[in-house]
Amino acid sequence: MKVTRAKSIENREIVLETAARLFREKGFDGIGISDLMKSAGLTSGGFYKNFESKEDLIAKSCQRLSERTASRWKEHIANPEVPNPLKRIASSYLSEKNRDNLATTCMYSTLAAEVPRHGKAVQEVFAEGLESVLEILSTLVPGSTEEEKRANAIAMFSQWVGALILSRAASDNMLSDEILAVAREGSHLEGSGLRER
Amino acid sequence: MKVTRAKSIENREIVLETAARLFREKGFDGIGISDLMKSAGLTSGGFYKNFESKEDLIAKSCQRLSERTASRWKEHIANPEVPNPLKRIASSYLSEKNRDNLATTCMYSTLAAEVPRHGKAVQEVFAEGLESVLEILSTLVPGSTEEEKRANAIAMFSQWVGALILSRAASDNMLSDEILAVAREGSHLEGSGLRER
DNA sequence: ATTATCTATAGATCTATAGATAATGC
DNA sequence: ATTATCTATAGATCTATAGATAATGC
Repeated sequence: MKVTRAKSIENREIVLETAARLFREKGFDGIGISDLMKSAGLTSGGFYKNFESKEDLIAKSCQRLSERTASRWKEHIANPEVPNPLKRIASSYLSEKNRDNLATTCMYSTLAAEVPRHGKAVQEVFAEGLESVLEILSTLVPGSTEEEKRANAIAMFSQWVGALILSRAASDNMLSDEILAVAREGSHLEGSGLRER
Repeated sequence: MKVTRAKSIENREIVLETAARLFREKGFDGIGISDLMKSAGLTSGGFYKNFESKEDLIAKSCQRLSERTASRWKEHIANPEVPNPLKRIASSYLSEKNRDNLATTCMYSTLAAEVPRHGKAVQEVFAEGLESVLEILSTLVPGSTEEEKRANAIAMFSQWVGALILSRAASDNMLSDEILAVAREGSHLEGSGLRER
């Protein structure tokens, strides 16, 4: 029953990855520890040797997601083969694929609305993650001053998150595609919906 | 134990109102039938004589919320004492009060992200409600053609919903106020963030 | 007599813990 | 000997139902 130290670390990783997927797919309340551990190929009893509580798992798996998004966006920016990183990020964010695959989507679009009902640790993960998202977007967005860029980043990301959520709430409908299309066009830099004073 | 027909109808109303508040405050999974009925001043046993299931209550209470928002906005538009209905709607939507009082806020900002995980009846309530919100906003928003107005309504409401959700996820923070302020400014018609082709 | 609401409870969850098991790693 | 994971279970939920109770309304 006991496994090697390496395997044990790997198991912990698998639990974190599984949680990150299932929470986004089913919501924090939509999946229990027992089913989650089963999905990870383990049994529920071992869970509390690795995590303090379900709340602790929520905080740690979302921390993972937050870091991964930031580093993926930074890679696009650093990659010389990506000519327009903002366009690249916007079109993948506002794609039908990102709307339809809850398990792999942005955590703000599936889970942020539940955050006010959770503990401080979870709230901090979302608050800090949001700050770093906005810092990255600020460097990509148009604007003649720093303040203008920051405001544009906030306006744009708000619209993205709202558009994804509403497009899912409108699903089965032409409206759903329409919302994504509008948000995509709004993010096309020139002549865009972004504010200029 | 039996009450008058009038009182019985009133009780049903109270349950719907209580549900509308508690679902927004705690999420669909965050409140059980038993506690909900207790909040309404009743006991849980009678619930299923009035509603088919919890899912049925979700659909019906959200239907209520949806109709109420539409009629309140329409009143502002019809009221000659409100000189700028869009500004009035935007500033109350993006107020700190609306951010902080979950129990009375817009259902799209607290509950829409959970909709894809629910049944068809609930999905339809949100889809139809969203359509009517957009129809109202389309009449208020700038734009030289119908298509442009509709696109602007979609862009604006997406930003509003996203801004509220993110401002709550960023709570305790200066960032939270900043997000609301940006969205408010973005909605001030002239020189606004709204798209013009 | 009818029926709106009550009490009580079945059966299925859920989070968390206790202690057994068996393989690792000293 | 240590310990990662397992089985089993406590105790608290949750949705939904059954049948009792007592006031309405014919």
